[in-house]
Amino acid sequence: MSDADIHTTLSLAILGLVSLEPRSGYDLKKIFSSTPMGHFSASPGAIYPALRRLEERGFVAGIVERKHVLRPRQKYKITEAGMQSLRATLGRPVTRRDIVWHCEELILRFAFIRDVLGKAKTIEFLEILAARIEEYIPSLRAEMAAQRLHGSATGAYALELGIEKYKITVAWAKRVVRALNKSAGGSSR
Amino acid sequence: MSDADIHTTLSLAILGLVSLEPRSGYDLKKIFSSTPMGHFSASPGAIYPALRRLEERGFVAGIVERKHVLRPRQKYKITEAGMQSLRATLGRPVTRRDIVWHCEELILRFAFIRDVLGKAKTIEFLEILAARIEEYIPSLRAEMAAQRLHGSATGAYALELGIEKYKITVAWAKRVVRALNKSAGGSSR
DNA sequence: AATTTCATGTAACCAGTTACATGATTCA
DNA sequence: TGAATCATGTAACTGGTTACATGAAATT
Repeated sequence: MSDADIHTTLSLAILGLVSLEPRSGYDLKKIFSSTPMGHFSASPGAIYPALRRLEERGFVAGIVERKHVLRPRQKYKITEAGMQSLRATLGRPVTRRDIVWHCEELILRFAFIRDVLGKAKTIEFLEILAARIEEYIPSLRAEMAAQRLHGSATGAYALELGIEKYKITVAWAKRVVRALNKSAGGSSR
Repeated sequence: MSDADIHTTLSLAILGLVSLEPRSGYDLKKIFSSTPMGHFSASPGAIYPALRRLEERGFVAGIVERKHVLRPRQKYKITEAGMQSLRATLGRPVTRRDIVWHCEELILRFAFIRDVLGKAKTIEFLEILAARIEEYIPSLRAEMAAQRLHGSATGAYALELGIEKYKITVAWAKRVVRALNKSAGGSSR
């Protein structure tokens, strides 16, 4: 249950990708370096240690190819414990804190939620996301109206862009909900 | 000149805020904890060390209030070297790399650019920003068309949101350019 | 055989997080 | 005078960055 917040953005991305199909460190590297999946570093110094940590926690397991060789290649697959942790993380309620400070991570969660938790949970996620943003927007408008811009001449414009991004996110979420409702099939698991 | 890329997002935010008016660590903490200025941590463990580093580099200088006391309070003001570094950072050309991976930082740069570099440079910044994004969007569409979504069922939707956010950023940039052109005044320095 | 690309790793460094500690000030 | 709040700090930990090193496979 507190499995939910033990992942960094990178480890969540790795776990999600590995849950879809087994991948090697290099596979992940390629995905991260070829846009636009994540704003992650494709540096081996991040990916391999992260894989190692996931393995130590029992969330992924390496399938060694070509044994008895100095440097074996591995594809990692997700374990049942890893799936549990992923489900817990993706299913965590969307909070205001997420909306304000972890918007990127919310989209990352969305990218995997359908495959891991199924259609109904995906729709629920998007509906709550939209609702939370709609609750939050008025406080941003108030901020702008109050001119609490800390002395920046163009702060209001920056804030305006932020608000607009939230607004299109709401519209997008509602549109995706409609599309999912029309589409066939429940959980893909 | 390689003053330009020595700042983390946090140190850039601090330097920018301090350039507008002298502030204490606690002032910054309040700004970061009261949304929406940045997705920064308001933790003292980040702010005070960052201020210390900026001071060591000679970019800010502390004005000690109430001397001869065990724990003096300080407001930091920006130095000439700090202004130079800020100008270099804000004036750095907008690259594709910035567009793809450091969008948040671009908005942060925008928030301070008018006050530091003046109206003409602000307009230039926004025009280049818009142009770079417009160059980039087609490759995202291609990515979507090519279905290189790494096996995620809803990856295309996530990508779609990304594209829409870029599109409204372009529209916003163009609108702000028009507004700035109408408004009076050049550099505010 | 040599070069390029695929593929995995490590070590030093650095900045942010969390949690804790403590000094000043204000106000009931 | 005691409590709350303002304000500054530190120490241990963690994870990402950069730069480097090297092993295997494919290509020429």
